[in-house]
Amino acid sequence: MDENTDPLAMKASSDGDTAKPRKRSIARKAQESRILEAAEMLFAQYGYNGVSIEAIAEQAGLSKQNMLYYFPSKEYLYHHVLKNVLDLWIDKMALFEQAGDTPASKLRSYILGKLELSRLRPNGSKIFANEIINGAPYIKEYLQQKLLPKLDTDIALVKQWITDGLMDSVDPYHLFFSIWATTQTYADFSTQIALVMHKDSLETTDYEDAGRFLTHTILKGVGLSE
Amino acid sequence: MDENTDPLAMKASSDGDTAKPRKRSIARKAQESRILEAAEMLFAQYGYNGVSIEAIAEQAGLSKQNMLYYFPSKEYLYHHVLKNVLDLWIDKMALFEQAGDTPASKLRSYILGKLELSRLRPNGSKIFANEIINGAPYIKEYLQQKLLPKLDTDIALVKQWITDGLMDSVDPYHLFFSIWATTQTYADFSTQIALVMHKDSLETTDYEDAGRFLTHTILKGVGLSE
DNA sequence: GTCTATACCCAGATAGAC
DNA sequence: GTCTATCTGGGTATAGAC
Repeated sequence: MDENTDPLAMKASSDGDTAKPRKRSIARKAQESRILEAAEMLFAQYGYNGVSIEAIAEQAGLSKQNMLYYFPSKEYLYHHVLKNVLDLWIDKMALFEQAGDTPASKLRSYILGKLELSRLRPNGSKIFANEIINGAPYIKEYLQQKLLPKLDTDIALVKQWITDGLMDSVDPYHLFFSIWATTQTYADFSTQIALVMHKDSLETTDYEDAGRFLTHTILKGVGLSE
Repeated sequence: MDENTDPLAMKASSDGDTAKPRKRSIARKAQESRILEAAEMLFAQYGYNGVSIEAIAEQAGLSKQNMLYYFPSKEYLYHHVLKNVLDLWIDKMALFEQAGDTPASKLRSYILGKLELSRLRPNGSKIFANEIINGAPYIKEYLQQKLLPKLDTDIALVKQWITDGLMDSVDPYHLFFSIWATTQTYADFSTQIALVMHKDSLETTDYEDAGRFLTHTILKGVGLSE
């Protein structure tokens, strides 16, 4: 990824000036990873303003002053977390690149892939959701530059399928909005879903049920059932 | 609603001790409404920790000290806002009470009703979403007591439809999760949706398109197309 | 009910010794 | 790189005059 045109660009945390990776940079990487992991979890659960850097530092196992040595400000840290999440997200958002040669199998892979991402990275999903709900202050440009081009391709693909009579004539935009919403809800709204299902938390089988429901309903709903 | 068993109960803001409503209580009600409206907007956009009571007061057109006269603490104010939102939400969540005598028309009304709520009260939707994402600290009990009973009835209804062979054998829980997610996304994720559609904000026609897409896809997807 | 003033606290960030 | 100490600003809330 080209750092120069990256709207979320920040000073590289790794060896920008100190040319060669040394022994110590390995320890540094490990510390940074632990901090980033702790930060992702806490930002997801409480939002940017709901966590103190002290809480993050404690979760990562160091003092807040020491953490500020690695990430000189809270915003800087948040940007790192956000960038990791976004790169992962945008990658999974390309329908065109999904496996399968028929429209049905491509769409099925897309839905299950997005659902799997929700299962594996619920905290990332929540951070993304928080960001969008708050008007996407940090990531608007990022989405514009990275998401829209991929999505345009995908929209065109779906339109082609419709033109070719392979599926119902539905609005392709709203199809994507629905897939995003239904898959991400299992991460973002897991509290409510678990509550409704009388569980403490969602299990793998719940995601399997969700996958079955979503692929059946959406594919059939747009006239793509095999 | 019985205040005594209400998990979000709070001291009544109106005449608890001063017995009779007087002239001044009218002015008070007006002030309170303006404060609540301002608070709902700002809490929705920035989250509980992202707004200061000063910002809310300014938006409502009074000093923060004066606002604290009406709502003696930030949390107290938030509870009021949240309670208004929740009552509205739970009401619209009952499928059983929807118009229509066929499963298809009942479900259609339900989807369009939820979508309409997103259009008319996007801020309420965002506050609700924020609350759930953060683990629903304030509203878990509320959902348990108010939402679950209604939902149980609705789940039973859908199961009956399936037993009667009126629709596909899909998991009723996930059907509701999908409807909630797809309708609320137009409020919660409006920033992203508008961005993708190259607009500044969503218009009525976008909601009509969404309604067409959702009713077509979901009804057909569960085997309920007329 | 509305104002001025202020107490109080917490969080982000910096300075400097080691 | 890690520590102790400290500065600073902003935010909630209260006191008390009018």
